[in-house]
Amino acid sequence: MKQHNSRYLPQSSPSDHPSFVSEHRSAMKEIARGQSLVTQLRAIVLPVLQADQRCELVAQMFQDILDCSSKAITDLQLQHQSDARPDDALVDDKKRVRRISSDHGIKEEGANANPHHQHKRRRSDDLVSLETPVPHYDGRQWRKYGQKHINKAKHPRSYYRCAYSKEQDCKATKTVQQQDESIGTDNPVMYTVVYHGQHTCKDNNGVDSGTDESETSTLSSSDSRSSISTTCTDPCDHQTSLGDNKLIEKSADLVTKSMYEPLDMNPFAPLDLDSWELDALL
DNA sequence: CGCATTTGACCATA
DNA sequence: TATGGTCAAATGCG
Repeated sequence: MKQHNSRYLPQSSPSDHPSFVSEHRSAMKEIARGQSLVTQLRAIVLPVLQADQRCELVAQMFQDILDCSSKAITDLQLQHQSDARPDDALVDDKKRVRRISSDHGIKEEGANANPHHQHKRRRSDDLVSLETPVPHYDGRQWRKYGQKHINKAKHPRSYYRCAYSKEQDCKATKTVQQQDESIGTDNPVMYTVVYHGQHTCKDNNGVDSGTDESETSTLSSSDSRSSISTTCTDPCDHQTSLGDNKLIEKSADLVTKSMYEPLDMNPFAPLDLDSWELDALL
């Protein structure tokens, strides 16, 4: 789980070969690129298939493909990690201790725990990043829990966690950030989406990919309405004034909502997202 | 009124 | 110390 950056590579390790490391990196990069392409392809194909009874199957297959590549990346990372870090404890001892103790801090029933939980910076393990014009069309339901302006980035980064994080203790999170370029009006706005952790939940749209831990159960009927709205607040551009921002986000909300509902809520519902999708992708 | 989102503050990490 | 990730009160919407 814990993984370390290449800076922790031991000086004399055989894996220290620059070519070895860069091959690893480029392999992961290629897989991530494949994921991005599959995601985009899914955004095109699923809407077209919405009336087809195989839609669900196709969605499942897309998800399986994405899961495969996620697993491949994880394996590569683990391999890289074990190569690069024969003795973790020697390298990162103090930080490790602190990290572990703080990990206990949150889990332990808050008896005397600090009222403020730890906010640790995420490590680079167990993450998958991809670039896509459709950052939210991933078949999952997310809930936004934060937004932050990132240093040297034009656009804020939005933080999402699985909509079932509470009910099912799903640890999956993702961040979405619009890429800087935004040059012309004709080329699609691209987003960098970074997924952290694996879904352990079962979402209720039938397209589950999570490593089901058999602890699913009891979907609280409290969200029978459209509450777990998908994460559509793309912070479009300039956050000049608050009012402006909200207007923009609301309009984005409309667009994206009509776009996600078919997959998230009802795969077979009529939809009108083709134009938007194609606009975004072409 | 209940819910999701927004947003500033807090805190861990590099 | 700067930066990034998370929390939780405030806000607004349905």
